[in-house]
Amino acid sequence: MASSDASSSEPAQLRLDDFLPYRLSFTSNLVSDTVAGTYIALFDLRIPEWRLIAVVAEEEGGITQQGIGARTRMDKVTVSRAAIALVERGLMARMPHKGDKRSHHLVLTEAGRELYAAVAPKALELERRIFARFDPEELAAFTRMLRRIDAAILDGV
Amino acid sequence: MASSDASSSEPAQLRLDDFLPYRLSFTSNLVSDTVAGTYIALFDLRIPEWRLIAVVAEEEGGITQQGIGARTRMDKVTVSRAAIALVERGLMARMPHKGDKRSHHLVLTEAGRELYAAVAPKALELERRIFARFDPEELAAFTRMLRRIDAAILDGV
DNA sequence: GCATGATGGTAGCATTTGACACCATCTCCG
DNA sequence: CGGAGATGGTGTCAAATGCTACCATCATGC
Repeated sequence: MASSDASSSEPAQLRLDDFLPYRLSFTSNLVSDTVAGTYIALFDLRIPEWRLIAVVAEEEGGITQQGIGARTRMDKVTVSRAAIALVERGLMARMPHKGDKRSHHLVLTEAGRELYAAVAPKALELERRIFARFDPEELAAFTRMLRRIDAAILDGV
Repeated sequence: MASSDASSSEPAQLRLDDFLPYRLSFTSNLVSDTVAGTYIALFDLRIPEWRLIAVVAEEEGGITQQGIGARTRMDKVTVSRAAIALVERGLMARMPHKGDKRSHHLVLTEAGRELYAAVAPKALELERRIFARFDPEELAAFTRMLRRIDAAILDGV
């Protein structure tokens, strides 16, 4: 029962190295550091800012800060700060939100679109470089798994 | 060439939602938040402290702070702070490192071992709860993939 | 229309995290 | 031996992140 049988399917003993929350955080940090060190720094964007740019670029009709928060699960404060910074830099603009004066539609300015056009390919290229050694099948399965884990947690564990 | 052919194997267009560094960070944060909210808080441990406890518990002969940093890739400052906190709480002790007076072997005190014995099962149980809906095969593949990504990056991308 | 509570967004504060400089000790080499 | 540089660890400061309180506007009920 309390044997150290190595063939049992579940580890009865905690080993940090095999502890999934730890592994996940470990790898995520490794990847994030790699990403943060490259194109982000190059364009003087912090991660939240980069995410805003990407999300706003994808949403043709404009999107509110709350919408961004919902999509990315970033704190609304984080979103707010990133939005302010981007507007100040002239990369993003706030269009009046008809019907609600508290809110705005965020859209990229011309400069913002240019930046996005410059950064996006670099992001993709970096992604390809990091994951070059894996085949598409594996990566697809991996991504699917990530999404399922999200779902599991959001369902309420 | 620059067509928008949807059947190509690689996405030529960036979509944040499919961008792996983003997905990874997203899921990792979700899991971390879940973890941080439970047994960690219960025992008044922060994540780095919890990791130190686990690592030291696993290394029977004691381990130095630098060793911990190497294993977990935590910053040496983070390790230092966690170590100080744990020693102050009487959970960990520093044994002289024969041959190098700058360093110490970290070992758990009796209280530390007791805490570990109390926390570890809860950690495993939480892990099981989060990942209950997946079968062992999938999880093993997933973990393997995480390790291979680590290797890819540490190899120098 | 006008209190009352909810919501989008911001400001200020506390906490966490890492970068950098520093001290003590160790190692190496003349 | 005894400098010169490397390494283990800590103190200090700046940047990042999140919480709470708050302001403006909205929606609802009287």
